[in-house]
Amino acid sequence: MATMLADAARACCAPLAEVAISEDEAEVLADRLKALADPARLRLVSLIMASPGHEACTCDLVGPLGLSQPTVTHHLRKLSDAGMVTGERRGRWTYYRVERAALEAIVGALRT
Amino acid sequence: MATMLADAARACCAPLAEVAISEDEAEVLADRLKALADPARLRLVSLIMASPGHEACTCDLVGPLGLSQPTVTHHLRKLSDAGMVTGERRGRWTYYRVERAALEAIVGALRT
DNA sequence: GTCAACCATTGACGTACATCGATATAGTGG
DNA sequence: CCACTATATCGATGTACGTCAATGGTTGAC
Repeated sequence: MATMLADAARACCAPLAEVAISEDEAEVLADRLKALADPARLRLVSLIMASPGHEACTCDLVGPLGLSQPTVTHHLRKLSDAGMVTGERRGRWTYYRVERAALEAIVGALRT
Repeated sequence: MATMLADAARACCAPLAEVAISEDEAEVLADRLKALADPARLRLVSLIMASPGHEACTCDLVGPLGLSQPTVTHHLRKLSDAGMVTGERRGRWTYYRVERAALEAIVGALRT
């Protein structure tokens, strides 16, 4: 599990602008971008980061997003699979945090 | 006023980390990220930027990408619609360039 | 004018995805 | 043990997307 998080946070690719990236690098970077390339998931990431303590449970996100709870859980799982957020169960609630290192890895690859 | 519109076209959104972005902002940013969130299109952007003069025609890209010419044209059109590249017809060839400002706008929104 | 090269469009096909309602699982408090 | 809440999973459905073969349009050379 810790290795998965480390992988997600690690910079995947050489900066696009410097040299043509490989097929494998493009595959990895595209998967991460796909996780972010959805309005609901962008708002989730933004809502979580703007929440007190930079974390939020699913119940805090369903209302502001205006989507059903299963759909919100679905999107949180997509983000989690891509390493963009991490969820931690505390009692009845699952609190999610944004993996800033993963965001920075994307920024690093796109930076010109 | 024109300045505001130009700015809006380049930097679409407030940084995700600072405040929860609106539905509209998420929509715009997601569209741009979707344009990049594909291995073929990431490689296209990278190949174009790494080409001499930072530009390339379709014929230069079909081979390295390993996809059919219609598929490459399709991806270039997606990137063009999203404002990530611009194509200019010169004789028989269409030369594409990467809009670095558009890339930077994405980086600015994701930057933490 | 004819021909070849380059690029774009169309149609078709299979796959992936966003969304929801219904349902299942897990934890809390009585 | 039971009711209640929070979260996750499942099944279904409509839509969007990536890809190619075939075709059409435009340009430059002969």
